[in-house]
Amino acid sequence: MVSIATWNVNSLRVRLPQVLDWCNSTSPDILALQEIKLQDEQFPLEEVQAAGYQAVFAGQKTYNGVAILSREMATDIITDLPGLEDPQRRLLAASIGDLRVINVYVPNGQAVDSDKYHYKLEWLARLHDFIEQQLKDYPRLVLLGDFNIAPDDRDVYDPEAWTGKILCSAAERSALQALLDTGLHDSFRLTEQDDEQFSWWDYRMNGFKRNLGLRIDLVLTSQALSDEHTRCTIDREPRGWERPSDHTPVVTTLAI
DNA sequence: ATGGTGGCGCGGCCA
Repeated sequence: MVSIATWNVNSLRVRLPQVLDWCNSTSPDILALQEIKLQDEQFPLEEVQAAGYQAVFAGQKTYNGVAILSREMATDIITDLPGLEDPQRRLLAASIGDLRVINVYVPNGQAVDSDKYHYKLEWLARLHDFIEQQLKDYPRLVLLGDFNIAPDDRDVYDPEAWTGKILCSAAERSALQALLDTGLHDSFRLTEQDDEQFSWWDYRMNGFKRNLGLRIDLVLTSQALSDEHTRCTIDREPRGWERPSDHTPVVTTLAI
């Protein structure tokens, strides 16, 4: 069995003890992190290695930043989307064993029709083209991370209130569908799931306690990996810890 | 309609 997880940690500096605890108890084979919010020189490599993981990262000061922790060493790393001149560190592609792992922190988009929204849609278009290319070379591909898109009304605590809003707009959902149409599956939906399962809750208004969440952290698997799918679990526990990230980990397990 | 909370870093941006 191979387990592959994603977690937007909202500052790895703050959340490192939680990441190490969680790795210790859950022992994922691969963990994609987003919003590490630190530069490469600041990456806590020794602590991660002491916990039994290798790490690759594309860091940035204050904002963004992505990393992949893995039991096996990652190779063939890409940190930039072809066709997009962008200093923001939001992508990290790497080969681990016979898997191609593509970790993304999709732009939030702020508000529909804002500059950041158009940047988000452009970023997603470039990601689409990149995934299409990567699938040709790497059929055993997993695309995972913080997509900042709730795929469906089922993935939103109050779909009516969120209709057409950022994270739920038609253009964002179409962009996600275009990604899926390259030949990927939302692994969470490959098996029966309980209702009202979310991966992100706003810090404000007691969002977590009231389960006012969205499912925006996704693990998308290519056909070859979907055929080996066993389960996809949202682990709510870290969201309930002291000083949590606003996101909680999502874990997909493959029978390989 | 606004603001509410958190991280970074020390004012204001981003989510």
